[in-house]
Amino acid sequence: MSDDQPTSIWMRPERLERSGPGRRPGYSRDQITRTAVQIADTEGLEATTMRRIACELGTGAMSLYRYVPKRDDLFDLMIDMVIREIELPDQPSGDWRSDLSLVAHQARAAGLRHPWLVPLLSGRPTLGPQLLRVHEFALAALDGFVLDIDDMAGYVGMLNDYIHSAVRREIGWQEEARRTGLDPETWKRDYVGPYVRQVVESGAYPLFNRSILESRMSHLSPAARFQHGLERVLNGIGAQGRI
Amino acid sequence: MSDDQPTSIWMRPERLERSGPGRRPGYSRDQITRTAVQIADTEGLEATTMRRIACELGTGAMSLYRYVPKRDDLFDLMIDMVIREIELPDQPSGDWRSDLSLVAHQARAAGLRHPWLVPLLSGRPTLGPQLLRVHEFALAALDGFVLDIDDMAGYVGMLNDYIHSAVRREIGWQEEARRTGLDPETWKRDYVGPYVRQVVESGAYPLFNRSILESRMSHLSPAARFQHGLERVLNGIGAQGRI
DNA sequence: GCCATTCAGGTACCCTGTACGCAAATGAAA
DNA sequence: TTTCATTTGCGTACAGGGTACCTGAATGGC
Repeated sequence: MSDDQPTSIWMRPERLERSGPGRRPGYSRDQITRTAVQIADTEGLEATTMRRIACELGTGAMSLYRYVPKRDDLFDLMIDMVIREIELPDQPSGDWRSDLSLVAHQARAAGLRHPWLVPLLSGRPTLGPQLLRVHEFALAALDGFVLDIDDMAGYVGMLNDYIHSAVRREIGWQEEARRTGLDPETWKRDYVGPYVRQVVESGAYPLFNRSILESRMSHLSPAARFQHGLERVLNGIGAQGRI
Repeated sequence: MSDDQPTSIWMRPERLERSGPGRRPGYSRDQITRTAVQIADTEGLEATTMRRIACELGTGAMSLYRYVPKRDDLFDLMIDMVIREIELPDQPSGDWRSDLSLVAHQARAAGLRHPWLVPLLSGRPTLGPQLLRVHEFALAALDGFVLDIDDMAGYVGMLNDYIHSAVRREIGWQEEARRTGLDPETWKRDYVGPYVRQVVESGAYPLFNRSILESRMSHLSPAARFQHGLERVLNGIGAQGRI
């Protein structure tokens, strides 16, 4: 019996409540995933190696492969685990605008708590149960207001795109700073600062310059900026269609 | 003299037209980048290793480090090189809608020609000269129609987000299929197919089901789908603001 | 008690990026 | 022409990575 069929992790559930012969498992998929999330939160995704996770659990690297087929599958499990943190009511309220706002703010919070989430999520086409739950809620928020299912999916996609790129912008600098080992302030000044200054001073890109120099947005708090952009997206949804 | 100052690749130009003593360089940053792009196009980004590139050039891996400080910097150079393929007039036409459409279609074409581009681009906050050029053109397309610079940047960001996620959706399946070594059709049927079917048959996500089963969009060609979504974004820009 | 089954964990292989060092090449100076 | 500082080419080596495979221990059914 070939057990290494190449199929999604969601089709290969951990076999539980087995009562046949054999040694009892000492760990669990959930426990391994939780440990991986913890390491990724504190030390970054690139520190989340099989050896590191196993070491944290006090075991050997190869033991993990009894629970997870591949490392990439573990990433899918990690994504699913933290998306579980997005708290949504069972049914949308009927006010699509506040429902989608709730999704956006919850998703942003999760993305900021786990800086590896969005980069990982937008890099792989995963479809775990928790992502399906959030997706379904967002679709349901528009149900009744937007009639065409393709439009609904399109709007939810737009919202999703905004959340991802906004969170990435918020995280981007600090993450890159952590990767290069500098603190954010030093990184901003010594690493990218000189280049941006050179570009600005060259005067070759006047509108880019204005977006840097005259921006009022950039003086707002990150949360206020997010809200601002979110409203732009929601206005875009509300303005067209038959809402 | 410490030459390993941690600064952006764009601040560390290849020193050319040197006429001092020392051996003449046998390669060039441009040549190395071109080779890397070629490998990434045909074999994927994960095959684009320093050793592989050097082998293609008929040299040793360490020789490359005379031209490129780090591997990540080479990625930045690769991004810049293929974004150069995006052909735009010197000045926008005055019709912001067709100008932004041009940017979108050109960017999509580049993304499809180089399937590694978008995943790489949305994973790192890079700001090469070519990206600045395209960004400036998109801003200029809205100049005069949108007065507030923050709004201009916001709209351009929305467009950018759409292009990225649309291209990623187009590429996603075939890329993941290539990564797992299956052809796209097999992958769709054997890898993700069973899971989606299970989800659909469970009936747990009725609107997700509708978006799969009743979608008219999914029967369109990829190009037509892209156009459809693009118009949604442009409508969003046009509907609000004072255009 | 026997035995098929299952897990823990070590070893090993091949791959990666890249720090380091030395030999060869080169143009300027002596 | 000889010398020499300088720069490149490239082999070696190291610290890590994912994971295939194997051995020994544990476990429940017969």
